[in-house]
Amino acid sequence: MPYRPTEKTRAHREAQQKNLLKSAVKLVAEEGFKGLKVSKVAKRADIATGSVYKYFESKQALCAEVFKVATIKEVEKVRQQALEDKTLSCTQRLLNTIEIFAQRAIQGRRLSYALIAEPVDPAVETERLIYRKAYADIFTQLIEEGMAREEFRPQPASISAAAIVGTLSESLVGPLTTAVESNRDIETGDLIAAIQNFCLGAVT
Amino acid sequence: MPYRPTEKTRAHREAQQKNLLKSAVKLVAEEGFKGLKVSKVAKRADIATGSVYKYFESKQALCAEVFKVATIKEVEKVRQQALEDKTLSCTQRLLNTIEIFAQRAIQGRRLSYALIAEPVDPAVETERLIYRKAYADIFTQLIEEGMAREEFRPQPASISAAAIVGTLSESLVGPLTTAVESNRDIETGDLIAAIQNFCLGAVT
DNA sequence: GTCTATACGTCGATAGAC
DNA sequence: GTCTATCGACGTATAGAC
Repeated sequence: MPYRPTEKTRAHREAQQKNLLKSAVKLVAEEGFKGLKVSKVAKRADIATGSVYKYFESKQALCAEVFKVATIKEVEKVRQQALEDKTLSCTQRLLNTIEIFAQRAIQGRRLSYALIAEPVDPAVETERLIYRKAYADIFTQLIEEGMAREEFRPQPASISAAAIVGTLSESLVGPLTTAVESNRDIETGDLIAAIQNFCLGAVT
Repeated sequence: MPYRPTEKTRAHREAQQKNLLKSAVKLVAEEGFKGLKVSKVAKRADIATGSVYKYFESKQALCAEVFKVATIKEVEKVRQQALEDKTLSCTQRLLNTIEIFAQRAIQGRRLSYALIAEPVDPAVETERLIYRKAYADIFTQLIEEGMAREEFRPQPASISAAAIVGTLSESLVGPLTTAVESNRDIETGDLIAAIQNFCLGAVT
């Protein structure tokens, strides 16, 4: 690679980085963060192990980036369900949001377990805090709207929002852990209904 | 000290270890896990830095142990409120449990933040999973009893229990983080009431 | 990107128990 | 006298500052 960035090298660099990230996410989706070995990622992305560090400061940074790109996608799905279609009642949107989140988590168990619960490097843990806040902000808006429409009882929206985020992750940790460990399926329907009822009762 | 463990040396060893742990917990209560330096703990416990490794395999192990002893205490408080006094209604016990948990968390902010939310070594994270399960088991019992008494609506107890654990930790993370960062107080009353209402609505 | 400061964990020496 | 717990300085890795 040349010593002055040109348009071409910049594009190449970005493509390589994206490729690397994609391989890393896939690896985490298969084996969790504990399976994310730099050499393995490099091999999949078809570059030398050492070159990984040309694109990411450290393994920590790579992990954090993997977490970010994977989580942003989930946050966006949740945002859509929660806030986009204003023709639906807030109650309905809350139920839909929970369903989408849980459904996706159960579908992509290993990745979701990695994102939500797997013990990981503090750097990733810090990102978790940030993105749980992002989820909470979405629910805060939904709850405020629900209160304005008098669908939900008066309540401190941000506290309830945080509580819902906690409810979602914690109620899925157990099932996800079991499913990942034993590679078995989850009683999806009952689980989702239980979480929906819990949250609905909590805010109304 | 003798070269074959006797009663006396055993006692000495245990006392040393306890002293070390106590110093470590105090340190974490003041500065969080990020402030837990081996040399500092050693100094407080009045032993040499190197000797710490005679009692704990590694810093990780020390951290994990600190987490355990501090958390077991909290779990026990929660267990008492939730399950001990059978003359109280389950509803009342649920409210009391939430109050105790939140009150103690807000009181000992720094320690609670460290135990609940601070980004830490994966070894400690693993312990978090274990003890959140311990909390969940307590709430599972309480909810089952509440359903039997027809105070709570029919629901999968273990899922609701996990949800309550998630609610408690997540709704306190924000306030604790703010309080720790700015060293300010928390609007205790409103916060606790909000969490209580949320959980009560969720299970009834 | 380099440089410094800091902290983990090890090791040889020492002192003191049996 | 033998053996071991403790000491504390040092090597090495790392993280944070400029």
